[in-house]
Amino acid sequence: MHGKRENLIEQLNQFAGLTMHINMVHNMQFMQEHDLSFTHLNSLLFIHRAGCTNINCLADHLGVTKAAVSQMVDRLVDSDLISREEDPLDRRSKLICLSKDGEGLVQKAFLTRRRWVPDLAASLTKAQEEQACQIFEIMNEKLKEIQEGLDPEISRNHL
Amino acid sequence: MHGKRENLIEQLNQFAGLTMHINMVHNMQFMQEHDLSFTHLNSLLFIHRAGCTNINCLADHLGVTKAAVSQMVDRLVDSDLISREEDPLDRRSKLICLSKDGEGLVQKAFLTRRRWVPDLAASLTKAQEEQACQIFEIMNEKLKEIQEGLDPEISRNHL
DNA sequence: TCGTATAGTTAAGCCCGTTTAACTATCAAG
DNA sequence: CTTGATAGTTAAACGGGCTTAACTATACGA
Repeated sequence: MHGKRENLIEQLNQFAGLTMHINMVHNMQFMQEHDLSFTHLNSLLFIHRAGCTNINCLADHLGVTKAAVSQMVDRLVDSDLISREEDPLDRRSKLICLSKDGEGLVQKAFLTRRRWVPDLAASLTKAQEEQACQIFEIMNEKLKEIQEGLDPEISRNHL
Repeated sequence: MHGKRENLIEQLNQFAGLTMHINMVHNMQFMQEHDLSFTHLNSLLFIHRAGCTNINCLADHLGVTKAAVSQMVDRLVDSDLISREEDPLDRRSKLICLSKDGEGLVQKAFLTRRRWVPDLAASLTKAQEEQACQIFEIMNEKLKEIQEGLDPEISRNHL
């Protein structure tokens, strides 16, 4: 046989595909419920990851002009989801952060996963449960590494 | 200790969160490269899952009016990503299918996962590899179940 | 066969998100 | 202090994507 490796890759790929689909459907619902566009949700999640960002970073991340972001930020500030204030370290720059409401919304978005993850965990036997813990611990570390290289705007900003 | 179960749920949740984020970033890139909106990508993926659909189903799935879909379909047909033809079984209805190009595009979208999934698999030992195969096999079955209930438009259409 | 329900299209109009271009304010280097 | 780069804003204009409303064409039940 040509190794378990290929089989594992297949399984993992399928797993990723399925979870991604479920997530997409949930996100769609979430966006409609809260009257958010994909760009809005994307921005809120980005700001959440960054902790705090500025117009330039966000523009890079979204792949649009600063002008576009400036205007979008207007709207998100109007809806009380984010705050925009002068950066004391560089008064040209604005600090964009999640407001209390915005943070709450992001947390609520994360909560949608809690609807199906426990079901998944429940499908394993006690013995597998233990193995799975170890395995996911390792893979999560790896995923974090992969993720590091994925938000260059954030790391660049924190130099 | 209060059981491995909670720990597993935590790990799984983190895993889902990380993969989702990676996927989102890749999808964003993909959409920009191919000049697709979120709705477009969403529609193509939906049609792919359904095999073939019609205006009504797609409208239900996207949560917009039939008129909107009819117009979006115009554009996707113009770009040669999908085909629209009369349903021989009900001549009021149109069959919306992926074209060769559209199918290729969807496959290309799936391929983005192939960039990081092998890395993930490589982070496990031989022993864990085997365990992981079993575990993912089980969880994938469960995920398929969960997914079943997630595209009501598709099942409804195939009654 | 008539009436009604269903599938989809078309047109008018609206708003959102985008771009470009011109602008202000601040910083940093010489 | 001046010069040039950088951060962001504003305004005008455009297109996409959405809605509503009116329409055509087909199906189906009484």
